[in-house]
Amino acid sequence: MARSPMMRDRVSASILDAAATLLAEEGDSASMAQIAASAGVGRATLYRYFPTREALVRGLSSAAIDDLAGRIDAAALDQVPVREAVARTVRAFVTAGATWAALARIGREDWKDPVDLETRVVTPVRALLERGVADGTLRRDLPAQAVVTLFTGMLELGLRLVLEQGLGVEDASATTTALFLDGAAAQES
Amino acid sequence: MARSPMMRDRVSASILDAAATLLAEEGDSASMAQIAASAGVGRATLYRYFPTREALVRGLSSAAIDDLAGRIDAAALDQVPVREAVARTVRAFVTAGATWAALARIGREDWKDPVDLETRVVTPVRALLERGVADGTLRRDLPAQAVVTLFTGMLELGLRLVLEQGLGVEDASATTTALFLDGAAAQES
Amino acid sequence: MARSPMMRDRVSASILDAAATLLAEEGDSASMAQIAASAGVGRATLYRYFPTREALVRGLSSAAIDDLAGRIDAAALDQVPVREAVARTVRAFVTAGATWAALARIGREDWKDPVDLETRVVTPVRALLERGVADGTLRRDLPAQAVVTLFTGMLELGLRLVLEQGLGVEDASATTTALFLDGAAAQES
Amino acid sequence: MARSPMMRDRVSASILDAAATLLAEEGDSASMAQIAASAGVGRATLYRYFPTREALVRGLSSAAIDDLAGRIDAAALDQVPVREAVARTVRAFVTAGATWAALARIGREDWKDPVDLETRVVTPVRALLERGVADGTLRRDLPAQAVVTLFTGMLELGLRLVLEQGLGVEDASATTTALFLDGAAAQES
DNA sequence: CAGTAAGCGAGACGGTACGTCGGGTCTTACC
DNA sequence: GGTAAGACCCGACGTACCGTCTCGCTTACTG
Repeated sequence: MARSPMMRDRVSASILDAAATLLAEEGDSASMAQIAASAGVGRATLYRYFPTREALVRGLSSAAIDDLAGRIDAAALDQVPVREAVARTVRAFVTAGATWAALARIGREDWKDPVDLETRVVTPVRALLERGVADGTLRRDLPAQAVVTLFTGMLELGLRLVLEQGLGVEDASATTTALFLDGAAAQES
Repeated sequence: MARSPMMRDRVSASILDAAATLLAEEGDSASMAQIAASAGVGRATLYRYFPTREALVRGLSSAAIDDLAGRIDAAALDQVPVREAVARTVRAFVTAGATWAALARIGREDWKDPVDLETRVVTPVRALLERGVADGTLRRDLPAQAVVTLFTGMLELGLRLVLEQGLGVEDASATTTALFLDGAAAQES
Repeated sequence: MARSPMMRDRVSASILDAAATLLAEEGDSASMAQIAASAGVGRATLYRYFPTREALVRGLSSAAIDDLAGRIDAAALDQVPVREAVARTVRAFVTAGATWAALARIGREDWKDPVDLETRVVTPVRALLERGVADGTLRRDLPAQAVVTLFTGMLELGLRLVLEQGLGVEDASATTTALFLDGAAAQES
Repeated sequence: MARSPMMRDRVSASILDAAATLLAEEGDSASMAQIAASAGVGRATLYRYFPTREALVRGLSSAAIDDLAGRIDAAALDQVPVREAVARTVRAFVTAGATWAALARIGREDWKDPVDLETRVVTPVRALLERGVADGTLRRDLPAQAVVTLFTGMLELGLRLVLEQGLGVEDASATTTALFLDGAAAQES
């Protein structure tokens, strides 16, 4: 059936859109019925695409991770100096995150698809940080895994600057990048 | 009734304990009935103390903030050099946070009592950072509000190092402090 | 709890009443929600009393059989001549049945609680017919079990005369009794 | 298309067969999908032939009534004595009914096509009973309409003897006929 | 020391969301 | 042009949880 794949994607997309909007607005209290209605689709159809509320959130998360992974790929992190690559990473996350604000309103563990996120986002970031350590751009006296965690966490903080404080994407990214790279302490020239 | 106040506190405490444990274990899916049972208390009594699930979470949050505020007071932030005060703040939060892991599993906006947290925790932190800027310890080229947000966010990240990666409290605090103050970039000689 | 048993009965009765009315009116298409609403009770409460639609119908059936068994007991079938006892049985069934018209609109096998109906209604009827055969009032050339089945079936037919044809209870009973006892053929002088 | 009419009948027949079997086995809980599958036909096709579940049941009923009407016609009721004609009617119904056991498991009002049944079955029966009254074979002291209802009802009871008690068709018919004509009371010679 | 008022457990209740399922309508591809 | 496949909407079903309520009991203060 030719229409199947296309239609499936269209419907799926409109459901994800509606879900993203509603969940961002009303948080976890948005009901499946509301989401279905807001997607212009029957409740049964919603369940056909995402058999569970949790599956829907995972779908949202998958889309977000796809989006983010695309931006990170496009950033060509391994072809620019480490400091620039870090800046691009922050900018990519903050920009993407603004699109998927819904996920910021939902519990942490729920949506982090452990596989996708790890392989498609964390891995390049880890590689970037390792390259930085290797070429002497980044300090080597901090535990690597902890730095990865802190950096990915700071990506969310940069997003929070935009969502909760109304900072511009560029300002938020720049500040976050600056803090991560050089810290808050005044440089003792 | 003389026993009232004491009893109220005892019961309230055991409810909060049970809630903290259960919510930390099972997240948002723990039901009020489970919490009541696990506190050795009738469901009705639970509702007498916390008329709403949200009120219960707020109670948890209040206790956590009390705890944290106590530690911050005890840290005498304004009587030690800024760098040391920052380290103490991180350590205080990470230490306290481990006790209140439950709150880390629940959505952001739910539990942040906007008043208490702001006045008792954020204010001293803001003061500390302002002092740092004023005395030249901290850089002045970053937007103050954003730095406050990033720093408080990094406190949570430090906690995450402990909860999710099994890092020790001291290591997590040290790494977080180092990253916040001096950044990840290698110092240029 | 003193109120429990009484209240349970009151609520249960009002649910059964509402169910009887609605099912008699609209047949199987009446929804559980409608029944609950019409009983002045929440849907959840309805399910607390009758965990399944089928259980509700069984409850209806139980009440109907109780009712009918009471009337049959009151008829003292074994203390009057067989012909009179047959007449009383028919009258009892037709009278009771009019109260439980709902069950006439629902599938046969669903509601016939095989135990209660058999022991409390069919047994006395069988005894009555056997007595009739023994004392020479009833013919002995027909298979006993078949006669029991035909008689109990004719009870339903007598009820049908009332429900579907608007015959009076007395007329319907008399005609049914007459047909069962003496048949439709003219007595040969 | 020349093959249409034939095909329509073939498909229609296989659907009716499947429906009769399934409904007889599982009662009202058989789903349209099951019936379609069991007829080796797509669900959509089933709906093309019988746009509604109710229409399908009516179709079943129509076929049953056709069958029954054929047998009644063949019985030449008006050309034999009344008692014999009654016996033939009972035998016709019981024989036909065994083929359409499905309908015995479904609610009364659903399948009785008011037109067909009335004109093709009840009318001859009524005529037969009226003839009996007119020629003195049947008693005249019972309300005619009620006797018709009771007699048609007893036809179903005779069928029930076969379906539920395993009686042979001949025995069941004979007993039912005997009971209807001469009653259960011993003849007072 | 007996009476009493408060807090407690137990649990029924109305309401609402969830996930499942069947009915009936429709479109698309195949033959 | 009719058939099979199957997506879609609608609404009922049965389950679970929330927050409210009313009981009857215990318990610790009070006259």
